[in-house]
Amino acid sequence: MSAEPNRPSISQLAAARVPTDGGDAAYLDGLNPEQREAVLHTEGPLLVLAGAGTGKTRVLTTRLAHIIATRKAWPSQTLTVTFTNKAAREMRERAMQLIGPDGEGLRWLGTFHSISAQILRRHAELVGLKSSFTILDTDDQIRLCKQIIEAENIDPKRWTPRFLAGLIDGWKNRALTPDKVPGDEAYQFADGRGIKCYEIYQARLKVLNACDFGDLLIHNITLFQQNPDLLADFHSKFKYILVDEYQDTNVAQYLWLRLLAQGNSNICCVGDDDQSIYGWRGAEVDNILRFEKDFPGAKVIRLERNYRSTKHILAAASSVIGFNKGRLGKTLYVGDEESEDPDAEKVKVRGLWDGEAEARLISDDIESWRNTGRKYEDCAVLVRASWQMRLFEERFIMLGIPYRVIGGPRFFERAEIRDALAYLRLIRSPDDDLAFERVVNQPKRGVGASSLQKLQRYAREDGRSLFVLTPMILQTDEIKGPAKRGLTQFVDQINMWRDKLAGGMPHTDLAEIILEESGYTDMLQKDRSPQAQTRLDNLKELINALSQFDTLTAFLEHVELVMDVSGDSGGDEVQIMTLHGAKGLEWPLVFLPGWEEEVFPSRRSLDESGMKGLEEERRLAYVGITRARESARITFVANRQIYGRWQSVLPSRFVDELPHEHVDVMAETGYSTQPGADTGFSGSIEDLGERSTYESPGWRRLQANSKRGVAEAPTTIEGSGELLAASGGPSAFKIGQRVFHDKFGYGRVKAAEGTKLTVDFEKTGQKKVISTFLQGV
DNA sequence: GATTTAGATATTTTT
DNA sequence: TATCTAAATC
Repeated sequence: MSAEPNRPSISQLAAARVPTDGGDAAYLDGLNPEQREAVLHTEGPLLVLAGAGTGKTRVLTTRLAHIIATRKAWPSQTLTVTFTNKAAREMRERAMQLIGPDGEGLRWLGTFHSISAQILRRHAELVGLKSSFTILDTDDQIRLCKQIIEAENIDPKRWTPRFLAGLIDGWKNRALTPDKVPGDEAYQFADGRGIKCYEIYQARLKVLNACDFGDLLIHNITLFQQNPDLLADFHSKFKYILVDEYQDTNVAQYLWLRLLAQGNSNICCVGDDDQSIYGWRGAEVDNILRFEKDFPGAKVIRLERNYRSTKHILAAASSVIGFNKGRLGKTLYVGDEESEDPDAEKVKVRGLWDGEAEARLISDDIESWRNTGRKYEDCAVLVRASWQMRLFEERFIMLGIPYRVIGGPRFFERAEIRDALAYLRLIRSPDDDLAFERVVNQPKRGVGASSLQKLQRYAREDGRSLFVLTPMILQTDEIKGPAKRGLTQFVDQINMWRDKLAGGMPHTDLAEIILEESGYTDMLQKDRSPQAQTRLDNLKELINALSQFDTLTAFLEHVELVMDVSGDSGGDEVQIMTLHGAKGLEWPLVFLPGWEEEVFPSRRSLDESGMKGLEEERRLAYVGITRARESARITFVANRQIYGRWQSVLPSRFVDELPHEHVDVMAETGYSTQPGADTGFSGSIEDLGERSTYESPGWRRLQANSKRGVAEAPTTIEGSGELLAASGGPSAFKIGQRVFHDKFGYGRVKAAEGTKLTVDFEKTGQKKVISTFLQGV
């Protein structure tokens, strides 16, 4: 959303000596006078609790712009932190629309991690790092953990590297250095060896001159705590601190902020406890719940006027979130009662037979939306887990509906991109052992696991890096044959490339040469697998991305912290993404499929985090519903294939938590078009309102008697036929039971043996069937 | 050292 | 069902 073109910018107002209050206030339409006053003029801690769609970003940018326009601080004296690079970009753009070129000076506007990295680069030596330190990503972390587990002789099956990495990450999220981890938590890993592994991990990082993401903040905290003078410098530097999405901060981020805010307490946090959906990643909703205690004298304002959605959508979202305990409590209300459409569509809830029927219904809905002159890009399908996207993609491809999947594997996390980056990293910093290990045999140079192990053993004893030691070991006869040749070539090539870079070769040219000379492109060109071409394309894209940076170092810094490549948003396409990915976005029409127990709320969440997990799932439901402006459509199914297994599933408890007056609920089996097959049913929410009423006639039939049958033989049915039941077996059907098949019509079960079910059909002469359902009647 | 095969294992995702 | 990893075989 952009600022209204006719409205003067704050800097223009300031320049014209117009009282800025009048001008600024115009940017804060949804706020009452006291709230405007608070946003613009509060000195000292301020918490803005902003419900979904109440203009949270606008509040933050307006405050920032006002501070600068009124010269309370220079742009470089403000610190503005966000969670994502996207949010940071948006914030900068919006601020610049308000204050013009002054915005260029916003040096300290960025993500927690990018700002910490800036600070750490400047003072790295104080925590024992060189300022050229590399930043490891998740993949590197896991590989490092794997090495540690192997070195410690821990069974990697029982204690996986991923688990250890997760544990360390969790500790870092809570700002726990190895000496601070509570003793009993050590037993979460390998009978008490968790802390030891953590210590080794940290020691290794120091040797590698590297940091992981968590370290960026932890090192900052140590830096501040151990160097009061330095901290004081920052206190005088940052006159105002602004924080976006405060509900997502973890303990480390909270401590970091608190240290920086100690100076003058001019900290303004914006957030919504009801939209905290990253608990599994260390976010502490408690931070926002405790704000007034943490920052004494804090002013708190609540934004509850929503300009985005219809009353039905808001009522649905409020009702569901109302089932959570321990909220700060906000009630969203419609921003503009007068322009509210009295005929606004209620939230639609539809129960369907299975995932395919769900995809069919949603695609039909999208087509009819499109036929009324609306756009594809105004619709979104928001799922709980990415595996749910597949069915929609298949259906959309079949119908030719243009769509875009948002999320999915990230560009810089793809194997080929990481390989290419590893070459570049190794050229820049020879001590980067993880990069060395990654590409020393990629493409194949005959350097296998055993040769690499020898090198690693020497490196560990010597304390120097693999790249430095390899030439020395090659002098000896320790490594022979193809491995020796391969290693020699590898080291020579890396050195040669580094010389070329030092000799002034442009880094884009160098990257192409590396891919060519290393044989990497060759390897992919020979590869006949369907992915090979995409991989080559991705590498071209990488070169393209490289060309946008002046130096290799600048590029690598960008990649390490800003792990996204600005995807062209493309044309008129339906958006498919996870609920997590949808935060901060909105569409006129939003589909929310898969509202089934165990799927959403997700079983894992409930198993692992119990009530806390359930509440977070519920917040996810709240986020999902509030993405919709005009229409929200929720669906659930009776049968779902999960990991290839058919399962019958119950509607999500969240369906029961919707407000009756604002939703319209219908459930059907998908057979209702079949003459005489009155298995479809529809009803009001009351029919589905209580758990026991899933025994409403249609539903129980689906639950108790339905099994998916796959007909394999015979291809022609003459009065009777055999069906192979794919799931549950024929035992789900009783002998003599009347059944219905959507191609063969009605019949009666004659025999059920093994996996075969014999059915007498009333009609004869049916044609070939590939796969279809058999249903009890 | 490379290739094949069997077995286990399964969210959400940003930095 | 699909994907990744480790053992088994070439």
